[in-house]
Amino acid sequence: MTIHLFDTMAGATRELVPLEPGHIRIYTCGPTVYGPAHVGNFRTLAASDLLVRYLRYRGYHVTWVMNVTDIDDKIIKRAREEGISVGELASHYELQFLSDLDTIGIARPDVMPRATEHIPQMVELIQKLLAGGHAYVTDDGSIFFRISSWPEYGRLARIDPEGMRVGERVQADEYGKDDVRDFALWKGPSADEPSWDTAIGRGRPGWHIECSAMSTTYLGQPFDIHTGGIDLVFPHHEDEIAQSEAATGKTFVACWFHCGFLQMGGQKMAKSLGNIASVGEVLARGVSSRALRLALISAHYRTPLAFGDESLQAASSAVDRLDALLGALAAYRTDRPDDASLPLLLGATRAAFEAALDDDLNMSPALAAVFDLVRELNRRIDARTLSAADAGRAIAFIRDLDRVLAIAPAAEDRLEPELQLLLDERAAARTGSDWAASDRLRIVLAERGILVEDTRDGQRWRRAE
RNA sequence: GGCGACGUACCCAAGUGGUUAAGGGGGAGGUCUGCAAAACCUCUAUUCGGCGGUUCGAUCCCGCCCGUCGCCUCCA
Repeated sequence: MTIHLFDTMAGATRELVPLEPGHIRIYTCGPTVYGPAHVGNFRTLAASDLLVRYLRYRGYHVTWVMNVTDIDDKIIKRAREEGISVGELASHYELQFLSDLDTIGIARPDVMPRATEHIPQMVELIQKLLAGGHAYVTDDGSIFFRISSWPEYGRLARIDPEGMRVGERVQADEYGKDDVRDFALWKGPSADEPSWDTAIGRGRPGWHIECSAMSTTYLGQPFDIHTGGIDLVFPHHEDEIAQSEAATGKTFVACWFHCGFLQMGGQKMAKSLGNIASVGEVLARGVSSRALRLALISAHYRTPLAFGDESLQAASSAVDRLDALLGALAAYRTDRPDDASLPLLLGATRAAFEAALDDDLNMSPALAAVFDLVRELNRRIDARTLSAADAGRAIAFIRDLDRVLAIAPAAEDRLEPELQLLLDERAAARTGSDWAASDRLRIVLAERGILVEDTRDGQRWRRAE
């Protein structure tokens, strides 16, 4: 089987054929670091992470680049409001962003280029556009892309430039445009804004140009997959294509991967609607980070996904179920021969898991395969048909699939010595059928955040989250 | 107005032109168990927004209608 992905440009699901055999290059539109990102933002990043993880699981070498937009109108405005420098504000929220990525189990991209550190690359691209007649300079020193010079404009979003509805607002930096639909490549200098002295004059970059410049700097052109939220299709990605292809004459990206919205209250989660939740807020409500991750990846990435207390609760329960199984397998002790049918079960699970994810990362059936396995393994634990070695094989198998899912608990979790003493004390009490002491110690441990369960394999503990 | 997505049980959410319509959560009953928890078993959509059409047969294909959401403007 080969991996198939939906490509927005083609409007269809296609086989993923690496431009370079065995190597896949991916660029993801990252955060604008002017405030805390919300979990809707992270849904898209989690989908991109899932893509990267699955490709690696499948044996591909993946180079993943995600930009950090550390200069733009919103950052400047916010920094001014808070009375700090643009650099201070941006680095503060960049750190928070990285921390949130770790929390959700999103792998760190291989490269996270900052816009402000790639001004020369952007300038070079803009120079090519000017030379090719695709861009023009206005009186205030701004430079715009001339949409009329690029007949392909609108292909990704399936928009006819002639039919574009023109916005009501006219911003200061848009004065002087030849056509209202043209977009800024470079913004002329303003006294109270950061600016750079460059070969194309003093100023600062527009938004779209950074992604064109930084993606191809690190991944070349064309590269395999460009990911982002569905709302970036237009105009952001359309503009990236226009810039990159007009400047070089080469195809920009082979496959466009767009993630659907996270919805809260039946609507897109968005700052403007106010229906947002940050990672910190979700965790503060007592939801584990692994449950949050599962909630974000539990549906197919292109469909709208309902988010809220109910989805978080469901994800928490599902994670607990997985934890309970792993705990039971780890504690499992019995003296009997290997279960001859276990390899078949694991093989069938892997086949179903991979078939689902090969099909445009179809998570629902992939998770169904995992939870079918959970039930079947619990049955075999109850029936005592596994050998102790089988239990170890099952754990290793689940952890192998978890390279993609990243929802399983940390592998080696050792109890603190003083808590282990309490647990040992309780085991001794139970051997002597001292139920009162047993119950008391269970409560004491619970107060320390350790939930103890008694099984025929002895005591089993897990951390309350 | 233009373009697009979607409407499956109490909630979330897969899926297929005809076999038992996944899985998770929740609920009800049961088994096991010193208790608790976990786990397991049974039940919880004769039905897939509505109306027509194509077909031997449609939830799945086509048309219309209703409803929801999104993009066209910063936006994951």
